Amino acid sequence: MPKTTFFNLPEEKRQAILDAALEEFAAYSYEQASVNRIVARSGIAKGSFYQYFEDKRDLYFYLLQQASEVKMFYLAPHMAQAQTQNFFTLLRDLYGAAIQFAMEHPRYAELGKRLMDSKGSAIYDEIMAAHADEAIEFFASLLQNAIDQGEVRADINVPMFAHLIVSLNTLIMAYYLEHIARDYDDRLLETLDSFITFLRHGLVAS
Amino acid sequence: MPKTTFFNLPEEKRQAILDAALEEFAAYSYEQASVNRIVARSGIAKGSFYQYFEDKRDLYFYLLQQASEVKMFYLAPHMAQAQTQNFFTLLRDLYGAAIQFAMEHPRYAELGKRLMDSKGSAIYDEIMAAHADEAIEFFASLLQNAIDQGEVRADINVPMFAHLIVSLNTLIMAYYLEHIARDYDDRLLETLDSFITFLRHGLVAS
DNA sequence: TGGTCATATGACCGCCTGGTCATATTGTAG
DNA sequence: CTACAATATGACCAGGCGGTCATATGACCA
Repeated sequence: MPKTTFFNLPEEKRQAILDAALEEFAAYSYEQASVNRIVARSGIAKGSFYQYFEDKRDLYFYLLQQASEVKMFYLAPHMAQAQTQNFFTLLRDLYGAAIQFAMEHPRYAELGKRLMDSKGSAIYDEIMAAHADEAIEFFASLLQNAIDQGEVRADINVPMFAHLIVSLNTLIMAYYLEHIARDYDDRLLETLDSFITFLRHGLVAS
Repeated sequence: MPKTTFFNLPEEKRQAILDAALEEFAAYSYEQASVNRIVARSGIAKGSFYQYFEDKRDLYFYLLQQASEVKMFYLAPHMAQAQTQNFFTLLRDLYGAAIQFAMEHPRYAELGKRLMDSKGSAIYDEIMAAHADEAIEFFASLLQNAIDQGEVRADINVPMFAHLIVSLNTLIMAYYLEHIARDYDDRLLETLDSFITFLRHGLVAS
């Protein structure tokens, strides 16, 4: 956690530092991100940085936590419907909310993507050890529920497909944002529907 | 390309260097891999390294090229069947061959994975600019072919699903190797079949 | 033996890293 | 105006990086 000195800072300065840091961690992995560049871009002295944060890690984790809070703000309303909604409809809404989040907070989204691309690094392992893949657990229970409701085939490997569904989220998000539209666009619903149709019925010609 | 001096080296020494380098680039991204560690591990002097290779990049590209040649050795027999095989069967064979490759050449597989996780880095962009996503082109034409044959629904976004099929390859590979079996195991065929069934018919209960 | 050429070596270079710390500046309360 | 605490600063540190180069070693031929 940042030191109290950081939270005593005038709003404007604090935001400037967070913006500079977010830009850095969105552009570089944790290891390659540079404290020197962050302080240069935010116009503070190197020494000041260490008056505000324990170390580079401290700032990084703070940003990650902020990003996850903002993302949860988008996801929570749909997650609350988990018991009542049809599985595939819920999935479409969750994927849609995640893309919405990424469009409205591109830096936070890049931060998360950068972390997901750091598999095998010490920092990734540490974070995953702490959070124990909560997302996968969530989707696994969702899947199990859908099987019990008769919405989903019972012969699937639940953990594997839970894993898949999580990864597909970031895949479809990245594809949509890079190849279809960067801002809000009515092709979003269309793309999501076509994707969910695939998850439902596969690719085979009927 | 490595310099001729490198190829004049006694087989044993050359392999020792390649092994050390492969281990390094399998464990660290290109940027974080260390020439110092490579020379230390292979027992040669720093100066010698630069008698053998132009620079770190030179060695890295050489390893990547070797890895891709070995991988093509596994894939080529199946790719040759592209015109005659059923789309889904072909896909299963290709995914299977890729997993076989990863099991028999884990270091090469890690090297490739590490590269795929470097999206956004200069080296990744450079490699992708040079190879223009050949894999995606291949699967796109495969998909189009399958549509023409009536094997696959005609209403899909071909580039998007080509993209998806490529990414799913690395996904299913990583999942199988990390969560199911690290060596050859009869669960491979079972896992592949269940996965291909999903690609065909989706998750919905019939 | 002496000469020539390929190869091997590690000290060294400039640069960047995350992090520290003595000092200077500022704000505030008495 | 003083005194004290909070904050701001950048020179500095040790260590790692990729890469260079003068020199040493070794192999081969005359």
